Amino acid sequence: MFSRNVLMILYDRLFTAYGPQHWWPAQTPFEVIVGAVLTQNTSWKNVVQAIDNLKRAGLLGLDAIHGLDHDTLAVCIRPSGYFNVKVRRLKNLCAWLYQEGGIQRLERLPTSTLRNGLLAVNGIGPETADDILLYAFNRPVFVIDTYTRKLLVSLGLIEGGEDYEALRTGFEAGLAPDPALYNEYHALIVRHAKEKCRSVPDCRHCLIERPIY
DNA sequence: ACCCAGGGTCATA
DNA sequence: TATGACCATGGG
Repeated sequence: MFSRNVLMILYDRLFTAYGPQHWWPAQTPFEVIVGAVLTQNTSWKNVVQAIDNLKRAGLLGLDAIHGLDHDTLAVCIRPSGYFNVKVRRLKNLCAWLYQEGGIQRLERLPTSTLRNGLLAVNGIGPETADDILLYAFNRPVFVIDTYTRKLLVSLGLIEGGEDYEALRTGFEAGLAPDPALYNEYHALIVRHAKEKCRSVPDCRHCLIERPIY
């Protein structure tokens, strides 16, 4: 799908422009998992508030959330939006984690098994699952989001209609299966998306989006 | 007042 | 399979 060096050329442009992004901003794998759900179609700013509420209430843990009533959890995560939906999704996910024996136990499973398990949880789609696999479980899974699509379209590397799996496997086929690389790459794409184009010489945005060939 | 944000599900055709 | 409605807060 992508010719051999294009993906590394793009990565080098991004890294040169922006440097390391230090993702995922969380202290524990469980915090990554909660953040991955809360940030669905929601700015990270809002998620920070919600996570902070959970921390200050002493509720940022698997057992705590698993046993919590809907309304108490909803009050905590309200700043992240869609709170009724996200309460259900968080509890679905925690119920699954609990049933599987916790994060430590899941660490032993092969990546494809883990991914199928996550996708079977109602409320966990491909992007959220892959966020969790990469940033909580450190698996070599490339995360695709709308920013990734838009960047590839603007570079003329894809048409835009490709489905999620096609793009993910495209990246994974063109890059070494290196979690640290995927971690930084996706973070850089998000970082780049937030960059305003100034349309002047040396604009970082324009330097990155100039044609590769 | 309008648009978007580190998506996903469900009902309908 | 492919659209559209829906979820909801906070910042530009």
